[in-house]
Amino acid sequence: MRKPCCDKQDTNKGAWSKQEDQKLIDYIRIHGEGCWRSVPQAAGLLRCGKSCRLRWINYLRPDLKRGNFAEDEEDLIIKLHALLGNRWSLIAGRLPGRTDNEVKNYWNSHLRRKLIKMGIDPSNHRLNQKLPRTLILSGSDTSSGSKTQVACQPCKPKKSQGDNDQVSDAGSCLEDGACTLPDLNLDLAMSIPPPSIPVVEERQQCIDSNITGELEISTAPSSTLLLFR
DNA sequence: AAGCAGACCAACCGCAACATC
DNA sequence: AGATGTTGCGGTTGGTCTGCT
Repeated sequence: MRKPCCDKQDTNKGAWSKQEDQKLIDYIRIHGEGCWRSVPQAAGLLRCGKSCRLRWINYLRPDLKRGNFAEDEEDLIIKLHALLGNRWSLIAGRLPGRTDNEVKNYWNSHLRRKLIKMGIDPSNHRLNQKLPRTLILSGSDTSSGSKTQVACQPCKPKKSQGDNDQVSDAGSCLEDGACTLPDLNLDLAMSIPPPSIPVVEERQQCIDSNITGELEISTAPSSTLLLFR
C-alpha cells in the first residue's frame, strides 16, 4: 500500500500565512523548483509537498500576471477550450502568466456563463437551436478583432496525458461527422514564450508538437498561430 | 443594519502518468 | 516486469466577498 503524500496529522491545511509564503519563496529562490516532496521539510514548512507546489505555481511564482483577463485572453481561452476541452494546463500554457487553476476558475465563473448567454453550449461549443449557425465569438463585444466560428464537438477531457491524446482528440473533432468544418477558422494568436524556456514549457512544447498532425504551429514575429490542417 | 444568495477563488482530493528501484 | 515513489492534472469544495432585498 502506498504511503499518502504527506502525514496528514503533521501538516497544516487551509489558507497560507504570509510567513509560510515567505518561507517557500525564500527556499525556492535559493534552491529552485523541484523535488517538492522534500521542500516542506527543507523550507521548514508544515505542509505537504503537493500543497507547496500548488501554492508556488498558482500564487507565488514571480511571473504570474494576476488581475482581470483581457478580452484577447478570453477569446483565446474560448478557442482553445473548443479545441482541447478541459485541458486547463494546456490552455494555460498558451496564456503567459496564467495558471491552469486560474483559467479553470475563470472559465467556470465567467466564460461558461458568457457562452450560455450567447446561446452556445459551453460543454461542446455548439450553438443551441434557433440561433444562427455561425456565430462570431469575440469577447463581450463584437468589435474585437479576432473571430472564431466554432461548431465542432469539443475534445473530451481525458485523464491520460499520452502523446496521442491531443491528436486523437483534435482528430475526433475533425472526424466528427456533425462538425461543420468549413466554419472553422481558428486563428489563435499567441504571444511568444519568453526566451529562456523553462523545463515545463519545454515539455509542453513536446506535447504540443504531437498535435501537429492536426495543427500547424507557426511562429510569426509577434505571435504564434495555431492553424487547422 | 442584517440576512441571504450568488460569485469568486484558493486550496484540497483523487487519480493517472511518469520515474525509479 | 512489477512495485513503489513523485509529480502533475482536473474536478470539487469551502471560505470569503459582494450585491441585493
